[in-house]
Amino acid sequence: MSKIKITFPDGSVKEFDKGITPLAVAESISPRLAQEVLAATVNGAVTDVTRPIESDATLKLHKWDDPEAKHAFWHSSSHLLAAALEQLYPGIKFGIGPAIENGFYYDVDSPTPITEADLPAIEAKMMELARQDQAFTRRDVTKAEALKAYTDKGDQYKVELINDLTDGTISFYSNGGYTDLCRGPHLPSTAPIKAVKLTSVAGAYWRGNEKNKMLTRIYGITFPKKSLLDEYLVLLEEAKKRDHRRLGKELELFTFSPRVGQGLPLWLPKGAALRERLENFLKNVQKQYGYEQVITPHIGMKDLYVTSGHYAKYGKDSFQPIHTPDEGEEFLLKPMNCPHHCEIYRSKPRSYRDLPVRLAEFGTVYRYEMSGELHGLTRVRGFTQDDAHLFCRPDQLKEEFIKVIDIVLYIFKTLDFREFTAQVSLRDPANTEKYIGSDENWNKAEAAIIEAAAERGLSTVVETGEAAFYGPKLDFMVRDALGRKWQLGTIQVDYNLPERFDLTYKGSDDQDHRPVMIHRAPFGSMERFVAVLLEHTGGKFPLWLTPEQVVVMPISEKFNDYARKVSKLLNNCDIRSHVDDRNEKIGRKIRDNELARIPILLIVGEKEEAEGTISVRFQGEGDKGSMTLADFTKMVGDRVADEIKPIAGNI
RNA sequence: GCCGAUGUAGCUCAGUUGGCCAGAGCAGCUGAUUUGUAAUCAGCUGGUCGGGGGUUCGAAUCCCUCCAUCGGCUCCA
Repeated sequence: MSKIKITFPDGSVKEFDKGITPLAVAESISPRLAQEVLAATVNGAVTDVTRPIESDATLKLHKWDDPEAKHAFWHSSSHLLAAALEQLYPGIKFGIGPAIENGFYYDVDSPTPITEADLPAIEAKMMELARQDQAFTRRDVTKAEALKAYTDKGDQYKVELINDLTDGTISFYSNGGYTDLCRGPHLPSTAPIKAVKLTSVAGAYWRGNEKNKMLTRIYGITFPKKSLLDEYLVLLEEAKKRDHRRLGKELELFTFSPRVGQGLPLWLPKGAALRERLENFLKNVQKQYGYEQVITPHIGMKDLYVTSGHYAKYGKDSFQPIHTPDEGEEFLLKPMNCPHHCEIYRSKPRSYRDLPVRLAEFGTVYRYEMSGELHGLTRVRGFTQDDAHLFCRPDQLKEEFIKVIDIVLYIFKTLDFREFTAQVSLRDPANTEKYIGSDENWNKAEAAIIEAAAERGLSTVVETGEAAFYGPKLDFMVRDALGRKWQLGTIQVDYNLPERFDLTYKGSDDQDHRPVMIHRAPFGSMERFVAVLLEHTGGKFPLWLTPEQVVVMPISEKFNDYARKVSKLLNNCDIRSHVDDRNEKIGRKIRDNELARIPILLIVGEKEEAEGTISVRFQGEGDKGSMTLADFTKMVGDRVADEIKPIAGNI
């Protein structure tokens, strides 16, 4: 038998018989490894551990902790789910069933409805099948064969999928009696699947198109050990405790009222205080970067948005025109601030010396989002953008864009957002009719974004087809407690609005020129940003930002006067404090204020009053002993200064 | 908007197959206590059981409808 050379990640090379499987290679290293190996990468491609290797190759074996292994594991689990469903729901048809970031799903068209109540029975069936140690076997067939198999079965979804595949070899995988069209790779058998949790059922349009039939999507996750599932479920519970909707209620930051309307948040005093501080922080940064604040009304003539092009694209997603009783004019609730800012730019002639003009506004806008889309503070119908529009000369575009990136990065750094994705959103070249503007301008704008991001060393992911209809953008995405992605900061280049509003500046050549526009919102919206900040911090905001910094807690009513005096002195030094003068024991006050996430608790009693001091406790850190008010205010000042570092470098 | 689920006091939840005036803990109020580093004790108040309609001798419980919320899909200027 001929031999082949296999190279391992550590650089070592070993000789094996031709046709050996990765699993057998693992077996030759150790039987224990063979049990743990779930997938393999051969010459850079992930494959089944049971596929023979026919020539010299590099080989990497994947255990559970590798994403490749999890993918194979969950992908196999979706087949296991399908196998269970086929037995429990005869006549069921299958769409697609991929592995996802945490688990897998399968889209099915069931003759009888499947609801959450049915999930335990399906889980039980999956475990029953898993224990049978069914091997996943691969069979390569021709397209014609594949089509016939599913046409005979009457499964129009798989037929449609196969029709879209390029000709050539198509693979089927079988486990037990269930066979599925699949590219693989899979586990050697169902045996490693030791724990199953089907997490939810949901509707999902076939092929993601809302004109298509809605299939039933069953989500699940599986593990090679029961304890891993338990850990995962605990993690989910913990994440739910950080949900901004829950924390917002607990900490009295915001609320909703069906009488006001869904998706229209009401900011409570503490939430408003928090938001105001965020706004002032950003205003201060923007001032240093040469922005000017403007204020514009909440409505505008419908024609304004027809001119901007927004009405044609988003008219139906706006709150419908407000009609005046007598004049017959139509107004729209402002869905974006750009047209108003363009009119401010137009309010006087501009010279090339004036540019860039940077107009900023915390602009409240209203969009008629579909009811099923609304989600806490992250997706609402009325929200405030930390908006600004920069009008610059073409030669200033890149520099201005870079400065905006700097602002976003400074803000993220100050608020300790370390994990974010910078996404370059470009237009879909195959679908140019979805966008307005010339190819030349699009190319220039896209190049400017990519260069600017590169210049600041941002590692970016590029998404084609994600651009706004008027221009490409750089989006900063972060995740919420449950791992869902949300767009926060956004920077967009726009050549179109300046044309539509006929914006000009006088150049040094005494000719009129067209400025380029940058739309940008580092927070994205105040609502979404506060939501994500809540989930990141678990409600424990940095000292500078938190609505209540200090609670002064007298030991008994006898010391209420001293406590009030302390609180007043602190407030005079711009430290936000109040007195907890409830008739409760000190232990109770500590507990309640810790749970309310007050960062600093001060305790005052006989000793403190006599000495003119205070006893200090930091949130989660316990007793820090006593100190004078002067020392305390200095310490708070130092802590805040440490949280908000000045902007580095030249602006 | 679509698929599915949920909705009982300010909050978290009990309320068996429809059947006594709908319950508890926390919060709130009143009183007692005057407290030293994560829950002092007692009493009291509080609910058109999401809204409306229907079935029934009788509905928190069954049906219809509307509203809101949750998980997804789709969408996101």
